[in-house]
Amino acid sequence: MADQVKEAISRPQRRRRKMQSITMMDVAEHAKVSPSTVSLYLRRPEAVSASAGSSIARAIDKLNYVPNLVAGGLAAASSRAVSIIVPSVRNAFFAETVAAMQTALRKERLQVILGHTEYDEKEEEDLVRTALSWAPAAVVLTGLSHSEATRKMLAKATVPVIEIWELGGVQINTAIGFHHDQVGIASAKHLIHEGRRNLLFLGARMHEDRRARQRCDGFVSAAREAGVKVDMVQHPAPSSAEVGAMLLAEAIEMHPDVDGIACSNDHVALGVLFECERLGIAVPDRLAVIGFGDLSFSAACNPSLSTIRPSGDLIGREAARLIVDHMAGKELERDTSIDTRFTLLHRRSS
Amino acid sequence: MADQVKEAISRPQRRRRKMQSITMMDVAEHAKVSPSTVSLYLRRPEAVSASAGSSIARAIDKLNYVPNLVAGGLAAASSRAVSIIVPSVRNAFFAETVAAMQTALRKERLQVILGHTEYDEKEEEDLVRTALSWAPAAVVLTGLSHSEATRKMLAKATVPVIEIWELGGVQINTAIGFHHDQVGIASAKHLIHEGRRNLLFLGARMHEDRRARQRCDGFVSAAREAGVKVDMVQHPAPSSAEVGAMLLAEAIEMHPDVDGIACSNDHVALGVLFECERLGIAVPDRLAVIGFGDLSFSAACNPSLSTIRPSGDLIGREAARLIVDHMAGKELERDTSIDTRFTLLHRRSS
DNA sequence: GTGAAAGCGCTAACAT
DNA sequence: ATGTTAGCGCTTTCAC
Repeated sequence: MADQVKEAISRPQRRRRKMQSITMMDVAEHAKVSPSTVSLYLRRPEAVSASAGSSIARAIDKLNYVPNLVAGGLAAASSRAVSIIVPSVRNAFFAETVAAMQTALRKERLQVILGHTEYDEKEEEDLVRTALSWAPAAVVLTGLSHSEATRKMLAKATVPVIEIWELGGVQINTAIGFHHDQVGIASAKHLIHEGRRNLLFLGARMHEDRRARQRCDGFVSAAREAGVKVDMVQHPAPSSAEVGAMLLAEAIEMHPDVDGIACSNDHVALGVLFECERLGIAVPDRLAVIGFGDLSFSAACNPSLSTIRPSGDLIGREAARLIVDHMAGKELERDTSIDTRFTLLHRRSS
Repeated sequence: MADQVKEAISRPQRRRRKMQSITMMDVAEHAKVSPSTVSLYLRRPEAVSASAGSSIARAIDKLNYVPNLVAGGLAAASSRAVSIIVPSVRNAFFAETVAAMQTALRKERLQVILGHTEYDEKEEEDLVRTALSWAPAAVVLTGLSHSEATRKMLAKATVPVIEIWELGGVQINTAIGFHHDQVGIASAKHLIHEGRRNLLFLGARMHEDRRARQRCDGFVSAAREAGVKVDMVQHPAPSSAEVGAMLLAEAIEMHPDVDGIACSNDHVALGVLFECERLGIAVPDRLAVIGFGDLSFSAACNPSLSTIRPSGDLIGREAARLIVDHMAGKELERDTSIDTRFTLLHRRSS
């Protein structure tokens, strides 16, 4: 009895608390169908009759209806957001992938939520935690090395996880990228093939950048295997042409007879080219140089920079494809990996 | 009567449809308080008694509770997401700002939702539409020029809007950035001060990049005002060292007597430096060069590149600050703008 | 300071 | 093909 009274009183009060926004109900009313039909139309237009469809379309247009994805996400227990976690978009490699992925996901009306680890596993862990609280359609991580806690969280959540930019380790489920040690091997083989017998790897920030380290390791072991002299010089600062210049100076001092250099990436290689010019070291005659990344300036350098081009955008597109497929119902096969390869660009510097 | 029966039947069926996840209710039960107290604790810990607070904290810890931000966003009609829309993170300038903003917002547990316009107003419009359907805490747009529809949507939504990387036009509300024409003016004055009397502006993609055009316009008008010869050469492709090299070749052909060049950015300037080297043009003796951006390689070039450094990270940090302040209740003053300035770096190339 | 209750706008069973 | 219904997990009045 008391309940009935309460209901009678409270029901008509149903005031909208926030700003008057147009909801699916308004569209339904306008189109003279039920809200669920509108919902269905929005998600699978082909499942609705042509007449209902067109009147819904008209109502949406007229009312300028914008669906509330937050509400949708809550109801469906999964939002149309994909969380992408990279070391930093300041890094051109990851910027490329993020951009490609955003463009591809956008077409499926999926949003990109971005996070930066700054090469910190603990930070990554926090980012994953927050990411999960958005009930994302997928989580994309960079690399294969994560904290135990991160793995646990991801395992407990039932969200698909894709790891990018690294292959060859223990993966959570799906990985898209390439083998960085193979990059190093390819560089070494290339230099050796060009007749170089005194090799050096110049690396920046290798204590944090695991993938740079893998390239270095591949390089060194391939050189050793070929019975060629090889060493490595590194600097803890992030990659930059300045670090490259410093490293070259140091390298020449320590190894005056070096005749082939591979760099952890093209930023470093660019610095090497500049410093060679300053020191009067002829490239490639006395010293061959190869980088990694094929950055915007690499082809235009003087001499043009030999380098290895990873396919950052392909990684992004493939990741997007997998996510879209998964949302369409296709299961991700367990433990698959997609090798996006890389290309060695033989230019003037080697 | 019938209703009562129905209720009696349906109530106990309350099955969880999706994966068993720990909710605020579980935490409440565990801590022996009501859900609303948990909610309050999460948002304003100081408003909850110490004893309740600590037992809630313990429960959260024990259960490993992760709040569902989607549900929170729906209930509060505003999510802890900030939509950032830039031309592309492939562009180092915007990558810098996005990274800085993400880092700053992260500390306040705000998420970044990223969108790329690729310099397309129509695309921006779509991105804003989708962005709004997330009920974001704020929307950040690049530049001051947007479609009418974009403006209308943004006006209707009550979300705070911040425009970045451009000052000096009609703004929606708050703008953070600097005056690009002043960059052009500063470059021209600098070259003139260095004794140059035959100036040229080399620009890439200026039909799409409004801000590059503003820099160009400022440059040209400042030179004219000073009574100095000036012209402009452009190429529709996106900025790159290759385009820079091409533009320089073209420039020298059309204006053999040019002695001072400003470039739409450092990518182009780098190409100019390389091409000068190839053509045997002495920099800065015969030709002074200044760029824009102070990119990673600019200081290490040979000769080091004079350039103008915008503060992309400051723009990001300021935007984040405003958003955080706004969420704390501080109103955004209407029509304010924050000038983050720029710095001219006089190096060896001029 | 704490709790009860009423939604936020949508999706997804299920029934028709 | 369409409608009915019951939540999704949280925030937010409003009483106490």
